[in-house]
Amino acid sequence: MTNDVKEIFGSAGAPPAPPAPAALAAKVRTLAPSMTRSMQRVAEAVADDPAGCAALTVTGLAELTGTSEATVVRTARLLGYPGYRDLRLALAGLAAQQQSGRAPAITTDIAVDDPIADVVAKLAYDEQQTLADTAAGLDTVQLAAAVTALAGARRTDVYGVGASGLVAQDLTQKLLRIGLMAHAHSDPHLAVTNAVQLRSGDVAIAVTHSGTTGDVIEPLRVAFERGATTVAVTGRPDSPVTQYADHVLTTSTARESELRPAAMSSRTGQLLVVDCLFVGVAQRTYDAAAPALSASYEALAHRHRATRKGP
Amino acid sequence: MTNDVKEIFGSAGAPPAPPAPAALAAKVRTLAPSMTRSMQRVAEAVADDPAGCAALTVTGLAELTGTSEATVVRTARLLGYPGYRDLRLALAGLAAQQQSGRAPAITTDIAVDDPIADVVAKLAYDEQQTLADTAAGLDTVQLAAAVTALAGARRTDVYGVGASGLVAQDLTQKLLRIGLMAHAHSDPHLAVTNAVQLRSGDVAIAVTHSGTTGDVIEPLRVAFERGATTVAVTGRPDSPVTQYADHVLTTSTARESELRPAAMSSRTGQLLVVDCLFVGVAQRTYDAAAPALSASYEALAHRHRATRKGP
DNA sequence: GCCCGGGACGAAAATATCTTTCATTCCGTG
DNA sequence: CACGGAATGAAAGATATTTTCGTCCCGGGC
Repeated sequence: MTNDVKEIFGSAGAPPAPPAPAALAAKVRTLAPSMTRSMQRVAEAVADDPAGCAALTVTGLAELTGTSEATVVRTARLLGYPGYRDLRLALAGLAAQQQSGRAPAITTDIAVDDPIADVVAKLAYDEQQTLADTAAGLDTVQLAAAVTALAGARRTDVYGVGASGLVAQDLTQKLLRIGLMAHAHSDPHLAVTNAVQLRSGDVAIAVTHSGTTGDVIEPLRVAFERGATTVAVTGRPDSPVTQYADHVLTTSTARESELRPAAMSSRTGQLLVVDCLFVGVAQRTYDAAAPALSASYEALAHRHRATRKGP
Repeated sequence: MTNDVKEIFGSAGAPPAPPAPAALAAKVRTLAPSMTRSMQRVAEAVADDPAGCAALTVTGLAELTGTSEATVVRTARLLGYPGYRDLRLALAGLAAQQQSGRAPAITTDIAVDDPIADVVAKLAYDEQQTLADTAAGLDTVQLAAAVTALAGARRTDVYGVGASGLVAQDLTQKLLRIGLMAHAHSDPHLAVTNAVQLRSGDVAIAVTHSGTTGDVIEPLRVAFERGATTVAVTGRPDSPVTQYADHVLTTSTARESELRPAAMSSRTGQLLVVDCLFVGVAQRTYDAAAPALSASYEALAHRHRATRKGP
């Protein structure tokens, strides 16, 4: 009795979302926290051995992970594919890329007794990984839309607290340098107070790794309701903050640990996104941005070299 | 020049012919003469557009080539695959390889008319490069010395203005989280005022890319003269700031350009150094740092709402 | 010219695989 | 400790792939 409605796509409400080619590993890590236990097992297996999983049928993968076919399909959906068949295809592609590409590197976690040289190497590797994953997983359509909004904005507010607050400030500093009206708010009260002033044509950006920081969501919600164009920079594309975001820019989440708190790698990804926004806007408004950039550079020149030698 | 180990899949012990990874086009040409007319049409379509064919079901490909499913399967067999399913998988892999093969244009500078996807790729690549260079060039002896000083410091002041000011704040935030007394100063006057209070056993850290920022050098000089242990995080190991630094931590300087100001890549390197300092100190003071870290984490928990998806 | 064998080819049945549904189980909560 | 809701898997349902089998076309022999 099932009247065949074309319901193949759009089950998760992401119509213009193209599947991920090589950004799969990143996507797994990004979405893992919002997955259920069984799904995590599947996702882990998939990220762990793309080639091996690509050779398995849905039943095989279900058995391998000790779950059911349904769970495997659910996981595939969550990762952005219409079904397992397409995930498998992407997996084969990923495997081929890895094969032709380079070998994976050290993935050990940082230990308390690691020599300092190892710490440097591991941190650098992790942050590089975060950059690669974030770049691969970034939705350029969303990014372009955000850039367009920023370039034409009357005024831009950026919200972020804690480590993300610094990212917000970084973006603000950059935008100011090319002549945009931008403010960073880390005080939640002031943020809301200012958000009320926003209207259509303005832009509000929320930076939060977890996507659950109430102090950041609240001003974004206000801005959203006032008609401003809202952007969320978050590591959880399904988190509450995205409810009020016209455009969601997802940062990749690398592994975290006791000695390597979230603030470290999430910040790296967030900053990349911020840089992309900045360069994008600078491109769009080049005629105005270029002179502004050099002007700000020159204005600072006299504060350098002003050092006197010893006493 | 990566020496790749040839991966052979010998799990099932199938002595016949292992599937062809990328040599598919060649195989098609080799076997074409021995094919029947319909099969040739299929093989041609497959060799012509791997990506497109990978998206098709056996029925779709049959229709596209004006043949039947059986013929498609026969062709797949002839090409050395158990069935169409596996051919399709190989096709997806081939497509992915081709895709990734054409992305070496990243080494160029960012141009005003670069599409947004290129901007993302170039920025990510550059920052990765910066990380690698900084990690490679970092003097671990100096780093270890700085860590030791920090771990035993009564109090730590961090100086930085502009973009480096955010890095200074980042370090401060982290150190505070593990129970150290740290302050970031971006106000030059207050920085100097506070520097006067420092004495032997305290630590002062200056963050400046150019190493010539007077506003940052001055407080470091004061701290240096008061007997504090001083550290410089700079991109120029021979710049004025190093005069007053007991330990110099050098960040790598990547290429900069009009659209890519210094603040971007220097910041990335600085943050890596900061992370290394943080982890190093956390290691040294693990017994105190670990509880402090989890305490600060828990204290923030209630500011996050429970996250669950559900449309 | 007509008949016949051999093989290409495709329609449809048979099978494998994927997807959906739905009842059960598990877990957190009041 | 019962309750509600989500997570999960078993099995039904839908698709895709493979196999089967008969038709048709071609070329050669009678």
